[in-house]
Amino acid sequence: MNESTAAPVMNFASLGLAAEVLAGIRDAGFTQCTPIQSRTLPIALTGADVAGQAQTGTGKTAAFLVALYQTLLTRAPLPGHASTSIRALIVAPTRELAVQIHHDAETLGRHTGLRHAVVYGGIDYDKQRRTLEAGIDVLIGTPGRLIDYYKQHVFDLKHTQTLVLDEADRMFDLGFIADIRYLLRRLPPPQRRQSMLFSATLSYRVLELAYEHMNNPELVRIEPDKKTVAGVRQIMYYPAMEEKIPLLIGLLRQNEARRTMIFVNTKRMAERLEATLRANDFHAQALSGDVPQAKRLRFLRDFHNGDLAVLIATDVASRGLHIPEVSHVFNFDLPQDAADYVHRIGRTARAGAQGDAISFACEEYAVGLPDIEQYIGHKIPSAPITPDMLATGLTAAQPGPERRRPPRRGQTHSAQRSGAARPPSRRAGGKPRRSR
DNA sequence: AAAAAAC
Repeated sequence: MNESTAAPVMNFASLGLAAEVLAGIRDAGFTQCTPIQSRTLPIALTGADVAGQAQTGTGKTAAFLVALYQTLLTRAPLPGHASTSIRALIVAPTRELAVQIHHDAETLGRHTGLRHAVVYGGIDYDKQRRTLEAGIDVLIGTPGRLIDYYKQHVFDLKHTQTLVLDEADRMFDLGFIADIRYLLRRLPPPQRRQSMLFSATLSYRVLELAYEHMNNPELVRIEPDKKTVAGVRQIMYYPAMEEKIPLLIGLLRQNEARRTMIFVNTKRMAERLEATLRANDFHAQALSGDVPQAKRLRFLRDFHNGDLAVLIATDVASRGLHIPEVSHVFNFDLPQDAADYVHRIGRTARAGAQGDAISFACEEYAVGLPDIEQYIGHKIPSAPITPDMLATGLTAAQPGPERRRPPRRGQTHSAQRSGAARPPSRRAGGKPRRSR
């Protein structure tokens, strides 16, 4: 893999782009390229493969979208192109990110005459299908729903000219890799298409995995030793378990933060924290994979519009989402994965803005802290917790109706496979057990 | 280790 080192600062007008693409760039309000755009566009516009790493909020999405539109406008569809053929495929790891990319694509591609669609699970099955059946050039989606429609021959990938994997390192994670390989195997071979990979955290391990699906890609890394942006003020507290909630609420009250994201490590914790914050008069909603899709989209839209002050989230919201004016990001639970720390705090201080990232390291997850600090290349400054910071007189969350949870997948499978002892329907005695 | 991702 070649690694690009030149660092010219480009202007969009100097890239020789088609008028239709420039018009979209103008609509989006862009004139000067960001570093990642300056370095990847000259490569990508030749049709070459590129893997791009740059800090959160520095314009990676526009980099691949501009390249993609220019390619589609200036290169003819591949021979045999049919009405069901997709010319460009963009895959993202979460539904909300797919929606956001689609939104950006509609702006940047508005004048190209190309047809866009986004497909993702949990909503609008027949509607999305009908959109695809009408004929689409640029298809954005999450793996599951894409494969679902693909298997039903709603579209084909035989003539796809451009592939983009956004948050590429995530897409090569264990949970996604099988689906990604499924899609990649159905595209033209690497030599006959353009492949682009982007993320703020591209490890060489991931690049190695990706390499077999790419054609002599150029690697572009912007300040690879500086994983986090300068505009984020990072701070670490070391609360005891029972201090976490009083500390969080104390800080929320004193911050008068208008737009705050609070990350937790589990769906259950998202739910519990939502109940606790609401019981204490915060306008908060929890976003996780357990939340119905329509609500997920509504919470995010409300948060975006400023109608929701506090968004509690699992890592479903840690990557790619661009919400202007997020003032504070809390890691109520320290993430287990160092890259996730970078992505989470990257929800604030985007596009040159400032923001605060406040993390709690307590016994449960503090073991991951050395990894995180090594990964970002510096210690995270810590501050002592003084009694006045802890909120008092808090209301306990209403327990509410016991919510029925589907059994965890792993347990189900192993139970089935081993023909396990537990009777299928009713547990032997007593009330339903709530784990932990 | 959890989370995400199809019906």
